[in-house]
Amino acid sequence: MRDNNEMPGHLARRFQQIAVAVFLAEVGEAGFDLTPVQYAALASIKANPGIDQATLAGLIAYDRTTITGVVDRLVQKNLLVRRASSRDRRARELEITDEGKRTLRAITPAVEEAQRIMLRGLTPKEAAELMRLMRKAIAAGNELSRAPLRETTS
Amino acid sequence: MRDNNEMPGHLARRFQQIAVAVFLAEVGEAGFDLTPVQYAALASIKANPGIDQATLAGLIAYDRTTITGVVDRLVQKNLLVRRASSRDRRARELEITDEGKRTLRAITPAVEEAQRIMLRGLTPKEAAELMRLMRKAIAAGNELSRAPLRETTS
DNA sequence: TACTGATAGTCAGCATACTGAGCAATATCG
DNA sequence: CGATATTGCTCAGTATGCTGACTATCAGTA
Repeated sequence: MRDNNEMPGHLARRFQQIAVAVFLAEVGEAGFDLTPVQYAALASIKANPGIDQATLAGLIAYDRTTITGVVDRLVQKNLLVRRASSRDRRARELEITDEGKRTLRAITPAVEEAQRIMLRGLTPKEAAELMRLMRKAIAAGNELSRAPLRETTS
Repeated sequence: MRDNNEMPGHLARRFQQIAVAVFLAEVGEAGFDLTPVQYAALASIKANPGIDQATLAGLIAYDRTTITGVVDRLVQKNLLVRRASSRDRRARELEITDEGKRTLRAITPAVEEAQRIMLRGLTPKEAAELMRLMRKAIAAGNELSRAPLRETTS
C-alpha cells in the first residue's frame, strides 16, 4: 500500500478540508454564516444578474441537483430571489437582493484572508505554482466529474 | 471579485471533486462499491490491526463523528469487525476480515490507476511538484481543521 | 403539426463532513 | 480516595455532492 502522502486523492481531500475549515472560521469571525459554496453562488449571481440555475451550475462546476438546495438556503436568508423566467417556463431566474450585495461586500475581506491563510505554509512563488498546477490538472480532468465547468453564460 | 481560478479554495474543491469522481469510476469499473474514505479506512486498519476508532481518525484525518458511519458501512459489507476493547471499555477495536483483505488486494490496481488519471494533465515532474506543494500547505494548516492528522498509533 | 429528443428543475436516497451535545469510562491530581 | 478533567464513541441536525428518476417544457425534424 502506498503511503497516504503519496496519494494525490488523499492530499486533495485534506487540502480541501482545511480550505473549508479556514473559510468558515474567517467568515464566522466576521459575523456571517455563509458556506464556501453559498459564497461562490452569490458572487456568480451578482456578476450575472438573471442567470438561470443550470448556467450557474456550469459556471462554478456544481451538480445541478446541488444547486437546488444551495439556492433554497440563499433565498431563505433573503440574499437571493428566484423567479420564473418569462422566455423559458422551465427556467428560474436568479437575482441578488440588496441584502445579498451588502453581505458580499462585507464578507469579501474575510474571504480574501481565508485564501491567504490556507496557503500560509508556502512562499508566494510556491503558492502561485500550486494554483497553476491545480488549474492544469483540473482542466485535463474537467469532463470526468458529473459537474464539469461550462464557461459560457449564453 | 477575484476570478474563481484565482481562489485556491475553489481550485481545491474542484480538484477534489474530480479526484472522487475518477476514484469511483475506476473502482466501479473494477466491480467494487467502495468510496475513497472507505478505502482509506480499510487500508489503515489492515496496516494497524486492532486500532481503535479515534486513532484511526487521527491517522487519516477524519472527524471522529464521520468515522462512526464509515465503520458502520464497512461492517455492514463484512469487510470489518468492530468489537469492544478489553483494555479500555470505551474503545472499539477494528479488525479487517478475510473478505476485507481480498477486497483491498483486488481493488488496488484500480486505485492506483485512479491516482494516475487525476494527474493526467501534468508531466511527471509537475505531478510530483503538485504533491509536494499540497503536502507543504497541508502541514502548515493541519491544526486548522477539526480533524487534524495525528501520526501516532500509540 | 406530431413525434422525438434534449433541457430545466426537483425529489428521494445515500455518503461524506461538520457542530454541538451527551453518556460512559478512564486519567489525573489534590 | 475522590472530585475533576479528559477521552472514546454516538447521536441529532445541517450542508454539500452524488445517482437515478420524474415532470414540464422546449427545440428540431419528419
